Amino acid sequence: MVDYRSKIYEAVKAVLPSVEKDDVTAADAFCDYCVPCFKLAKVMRKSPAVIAQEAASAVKLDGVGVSALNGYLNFTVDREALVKDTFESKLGEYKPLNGKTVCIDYSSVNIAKPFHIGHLMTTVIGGSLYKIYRALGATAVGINHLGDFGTQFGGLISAFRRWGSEKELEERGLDLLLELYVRYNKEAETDAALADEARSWSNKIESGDKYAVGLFDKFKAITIEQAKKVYLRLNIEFDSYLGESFYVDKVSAVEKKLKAKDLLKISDGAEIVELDGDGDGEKMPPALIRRSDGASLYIARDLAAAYYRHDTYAFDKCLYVVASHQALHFKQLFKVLELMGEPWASDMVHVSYGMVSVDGMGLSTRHGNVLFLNDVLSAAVEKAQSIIEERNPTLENKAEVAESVGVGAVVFDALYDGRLKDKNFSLADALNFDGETGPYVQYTHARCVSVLSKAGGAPKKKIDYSVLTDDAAYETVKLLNTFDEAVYSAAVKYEPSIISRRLVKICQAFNRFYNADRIMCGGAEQDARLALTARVEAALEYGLSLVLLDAPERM
RNA sequence: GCGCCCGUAGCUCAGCUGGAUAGAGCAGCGCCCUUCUAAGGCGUUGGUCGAAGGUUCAAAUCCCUCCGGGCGUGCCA
Repeated sequence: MVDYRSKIYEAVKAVLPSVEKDDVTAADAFCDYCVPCFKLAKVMRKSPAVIAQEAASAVKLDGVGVSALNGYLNFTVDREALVKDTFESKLGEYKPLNGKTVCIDYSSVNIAKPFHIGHLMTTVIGGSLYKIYRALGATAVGINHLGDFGTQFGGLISAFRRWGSEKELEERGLDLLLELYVRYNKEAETDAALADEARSWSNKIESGDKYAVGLFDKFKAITIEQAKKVYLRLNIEFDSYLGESFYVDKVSAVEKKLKAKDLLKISDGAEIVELDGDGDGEKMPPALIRRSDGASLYIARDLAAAYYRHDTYAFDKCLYVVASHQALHFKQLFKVLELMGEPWASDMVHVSYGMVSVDGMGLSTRHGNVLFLNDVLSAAVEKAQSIIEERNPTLENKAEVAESVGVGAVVFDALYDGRLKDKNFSLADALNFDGETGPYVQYTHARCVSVLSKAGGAPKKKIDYSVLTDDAAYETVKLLNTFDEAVYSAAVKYEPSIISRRLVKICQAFNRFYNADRIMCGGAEQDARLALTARVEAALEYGLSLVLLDAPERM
């Protein structure tokens, strides 16, 4: 791949020595790259227009046109050269992260709670980053940090003993657990004895009581089994399912280290680490390690988990894909590690995302205010099914395609916007199949496959690059040319939407090309256009996989 | 009170390491299938970039102050 920016920079520097590389900017309105000459005006004591004009005739560049306009030095890359460059490089062979290891903590299923729309973001952002990092050559470690520790589970056992049975658990599984959970919280409001009972069961789980642990493990197995079904539908993978409970007995080792560094303080009977006094100006509330009753707290277990991951995987980066409301928690977590003198503290990243609501209401399993993911997916698949029935009734694998398209619509919708903005989940938007959507990209991919199969595949021989220099084809080529950069940028910014948006742009350009230029027109033109179609098809399939979508061949 | 995030077209959002007329999609209106998948393409309507200052040759983009919304702020996770 030719690095036009460096090439242009070198050439301009020879003529205008004070130009810096950052001054060479990409600009698509008037040209491919430009250098604004306004900064130079003061130093050179000439008007920007004159500088640009003189430089335009002095700069020598192969395959790049130079011109001056309104004080800008404009560069236009030779189209045929860029087409050639694009077709001579291979897609997905860019591996800048070879040898790196990245731990990614996402989804974090809570025991006894079915998947609702609030879990979608962490699951899908993390799952996509996992694919992206792997595609760039890194070793990704997908971690599902199970929410399997807390007094709430004592309540669940208590509720199960009062209102449930083994038989019912066998039959209804997670549905029963959710029902019990909601009922427990409701009745605990008026029945104080329930809370005491719950606490005692919670203690029994911790002390290793055989019955309590056995029951809880069953709940856990049911939850994970259910979650794995969802992950399968969403193309999500994990390498580890170690949850919070795994780290409970590893907290004391962390306390030892804290004590050795003289960081552990007792305050009102609780163990804390103070975070406001190290003089670097950043004031934070203290990190609570252990409650006054001796129970470990969230951050203590996260510290233990951080050490475990570092020791086990020797990561170069450790990402936590968790909603923005936990920003302070992670700031504290990373700060404690820094105070403990761990150089890898700076490799920890909170990949935060905005809060999700439905119809302006926050989501709460406890209050039964939920929109289950399975229901949303079913609605989407059903809609895909009916569209297929209407437009392509002879399709052989209808059910399979409807699944890919329906689920794809929901996932793509979740991954299309910048992650920091709060999201008011809209069923209508998630089920939209027109415009900037997953089905649109999948449809364009299927269209490519269809054209290629009619032609018996893309030509093996060398193509005439000049065929692809008209506006419609060239725009498509340009987007393909920088696709690897977009993937890398998505990894660096932890932002899958960079890829989903790029896919839509490629589709828009290709569909314009498809309508403007006839592909099956015979001769050298047909060969070149088929080659472009094959490139688009491959890029879309690759890109779709990075944002967790299938690429059906027909739909 | 303090801290973090967000505020761009009726709706959902790109653009934010400053650059040349602020871009898409949805919704609305009007076109294009006897030629490769119309889940598509083309055209059109729609904007004091929350407000006021400041820095700069140049601000949606950087800085300050306000306003509006979300989240958090010691014994939940």
